[in-house]
Amino acid sequence: MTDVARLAGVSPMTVSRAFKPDSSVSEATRDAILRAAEDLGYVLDSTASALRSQRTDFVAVTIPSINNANFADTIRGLSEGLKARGLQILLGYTDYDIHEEERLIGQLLRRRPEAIVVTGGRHTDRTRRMLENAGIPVIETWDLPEAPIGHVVGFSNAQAVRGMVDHFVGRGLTRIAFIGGDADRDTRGTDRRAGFIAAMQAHGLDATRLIAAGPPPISMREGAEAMGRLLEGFPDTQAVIAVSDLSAFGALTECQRRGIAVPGQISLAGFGDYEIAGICVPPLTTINPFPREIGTRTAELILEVLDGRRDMPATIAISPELLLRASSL
Amino acid sequence: MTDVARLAGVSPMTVSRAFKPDSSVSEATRDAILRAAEDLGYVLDSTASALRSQRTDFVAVTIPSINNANFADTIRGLSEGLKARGLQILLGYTDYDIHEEERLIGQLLRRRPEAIVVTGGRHTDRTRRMLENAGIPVIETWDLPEAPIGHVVGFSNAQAVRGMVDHFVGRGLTRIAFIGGDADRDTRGTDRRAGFIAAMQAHGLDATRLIAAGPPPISMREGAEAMGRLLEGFPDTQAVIAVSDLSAFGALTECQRRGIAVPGQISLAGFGDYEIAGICVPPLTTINPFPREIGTRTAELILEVLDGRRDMPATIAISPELLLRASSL
DNA sequence: ACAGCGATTGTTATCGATAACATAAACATC
DNA sequence: GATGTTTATGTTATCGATAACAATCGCTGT
Repeated sequence: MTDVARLAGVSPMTVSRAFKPDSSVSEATRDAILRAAEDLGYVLDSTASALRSQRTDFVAVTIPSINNANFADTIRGLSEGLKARGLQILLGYTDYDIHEEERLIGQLLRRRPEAIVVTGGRHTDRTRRMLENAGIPVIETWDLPEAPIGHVVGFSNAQAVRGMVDHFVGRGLTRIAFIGGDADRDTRGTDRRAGFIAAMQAHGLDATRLIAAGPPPISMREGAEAMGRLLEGFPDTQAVIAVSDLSAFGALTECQRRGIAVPGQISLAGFGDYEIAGICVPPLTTINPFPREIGTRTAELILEVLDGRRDMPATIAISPELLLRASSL
Repeated sequence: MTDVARLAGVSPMTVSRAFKPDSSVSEATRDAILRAAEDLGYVLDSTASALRSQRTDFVAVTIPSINNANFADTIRGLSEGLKARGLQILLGYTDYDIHEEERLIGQLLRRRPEAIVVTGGRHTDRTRRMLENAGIPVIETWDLPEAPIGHVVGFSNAQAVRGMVDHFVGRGLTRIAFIGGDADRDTRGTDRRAGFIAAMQAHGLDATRLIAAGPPPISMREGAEAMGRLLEGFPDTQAVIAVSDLSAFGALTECQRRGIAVPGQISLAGFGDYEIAGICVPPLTTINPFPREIGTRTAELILEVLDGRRDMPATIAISPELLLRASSL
């Protein structure tokens, strides 16, 4: 920066100002400085900048898996909303493991993010403590935790599945199975499964057709395998709800391989409104939890809180939408 | 850090050392320091650390889209390989736009990453200059650029598709179409399309069955629409190669909706070996470019170069594998 | 002509850690 | 027992920017 200053014939402070938009530098000086910087190949060092100004322009974000279109949509919404303010996302993934989450959040907090967004509402005690003491806005997403740490932008996974069960029961189906949600590492999965059981019991129906699909992430293949086991264990099943569209699609392919008509013999539904759910044959009934909106609402919330607004709602509830498609009609 | 030092009865320098693994601090002192830090809720400030030590422990990575299982796999391979050394990925996505890439890389370089990994080998002149002058290892991936900036870990998209064409021609098919690869923003897509055209011409075959699928990312839906247009424009088509498995699957669903047998009436193939290609009915012939391996090899390369090895190969070539499945048999 | 104001630029000290060097204690070697 | 070596810790200066304050300049209005 000193070199640039010398070349442009100004003080380093003026160079610093020239790199900040809407700071008071005359048009002519700024041009000269930016030209000098380009000539010298100078690149601002935001590490030093962050140290002095105590502003890193980072927002830390944790997601369970980077390879998941739902979470990717949330990241896109987030990143778009934050980009306007020059905030950069510092992304980490937890592999659906709250201990890995603890390690990761410890690492991320060292970078002094201005806010932190975590997926899910279940954490280790130490993680909770770290987040509470971080002194920055904390937003839990994709869930409605009972005891939020800071803000929440999410929905009840259990409740959403209840709506789905009601739909099937309303159509006269009673022998309904649930695929997945068995691994307690996947808290959203277990919530969905719990919602299924609660809803079935509320209707006085048997909620024992529970097929394990293994630890997350649950793939299409695992959905297919689970469907195979379901058909062997409970051949008279009328409807299947899977923990995600990916496993639901896997289940659908298993039906196709076995010559079982969907929805003729068995109705199918998933969760997440992934693209595949809308285009496969038949298209899958599913639930759209508006992943992108979770991201954009979270970004807006962060910007407001960073601007000092104290009256922001603690919880922003997203209302998932039940999408009825041919796989259950 | 001063507070922690006081509480533990040591100097700040010793506290600093206690937080670095394998630095010479006695077991007893380190325990006392870590306990004091935990009590005070102290979190190391890696911004200051980075400034003084000139080591940020960041590796910058750009990908076209965060919502793509292939690139996500590369990120996973990368991040796993780098984690062992305490290197954190600073991820950004370009939306398949080289001008957005320029902006993004400018931002990322301000953070002083220790290396930068970019997807693709086509950039703006200014991007090239920035990367050349960054003074850090530069790795271009998912491509084999003619004039690499630094290192390369990739493969020839055109060549890979040529293998696919040879396969179809070898089976006696001649009326072959290509879906996608029309938007020049998607350089890998255009390379695949170019490879298709070159291979068809090498066989003396007509390479005019080219169906546009629009700007990237090309969705399943766009694949389906393109298939619709293909069937209307060239009803006698025998085989279709799509720019990715996602569009290939979309095309497959369109065939299902129209009652066209795959592979009975039309053979289909995709690119990428996404999970769906292996499980849909029929499973899709595709090309596996080993996205994860691109990531792990890149990580190894970075570690070697950061360790000062000067004899690393400029280019690490990945050999994509042709996977023959029922959709083309 | 001169006080007063805003716009632009400069000066100094500082953010929080750690590299580099210095020192002290413990231990080994002959 | 004197000397060299290793291990553990302390001291000082510094990384590269910018916050906070100060100074200068041109202009306005009376």
